[in-house]
Amino acid sequence: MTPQLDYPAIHAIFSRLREAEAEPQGELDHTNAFTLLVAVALSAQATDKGVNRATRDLFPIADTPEKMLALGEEGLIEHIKTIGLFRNKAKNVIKLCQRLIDVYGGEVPSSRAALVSLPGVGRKTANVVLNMWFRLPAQAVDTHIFRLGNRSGICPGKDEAAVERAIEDNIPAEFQQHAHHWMILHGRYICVARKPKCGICPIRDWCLYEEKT
DNA sequence: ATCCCGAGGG
DNA sequence: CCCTCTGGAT
Repeated sequence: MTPQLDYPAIHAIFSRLREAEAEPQGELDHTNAFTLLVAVALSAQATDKGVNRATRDLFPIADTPEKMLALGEEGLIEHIKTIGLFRNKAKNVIKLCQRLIDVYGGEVPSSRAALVSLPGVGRKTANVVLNMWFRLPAQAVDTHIFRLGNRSGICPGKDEAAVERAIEDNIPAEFQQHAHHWMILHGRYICVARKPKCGICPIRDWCLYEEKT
């Protein structure tokens, strides 16, 4: 497995990423905690662009659990059927809304345990909401961060849990809050899955990935 | 380990 | 055609 990069390399990498984008934002459209939670749940194995296209017409008429329930599973499917895994997602979102109302007073809970108890919400989705909305030090490991972390040596690990630990243990405190989006954006646009764009990569000097050409 | 599952890119 | 996309439940 790729070795863990040392402190100077990690510091240099995130300094460079911060230089390019001081305040990295998520790219999932949302208007409140509820629509953020739903958008993240819908984004599983789907592009944010595809999720935004579907939620553009959905969220204006269903930005609360009550309104989403009124839409119903079939009504929801009409909005999200262009997104992969839409049947499971529709079923989960409806059940999630009912549980938010029954157990959490219609509000999105701010603890990981409560979030993970919601249908269709796993550790990754919970960590995104904790990080983006509640500004807590939670590190979500998605496909991009897993790939980038292991290729580069920023946060290598055999599974998501190991990568999450590598982030917490090796990324300096000053970068922890924004590390998630810096790595997402870099993985999405530069260190892409198929053919990483090493030629224009701003952190190439410290990366351990050997381009096989 | 397997299933879910459409859109977009190469 | 094949692979990938901010995964989760069984």
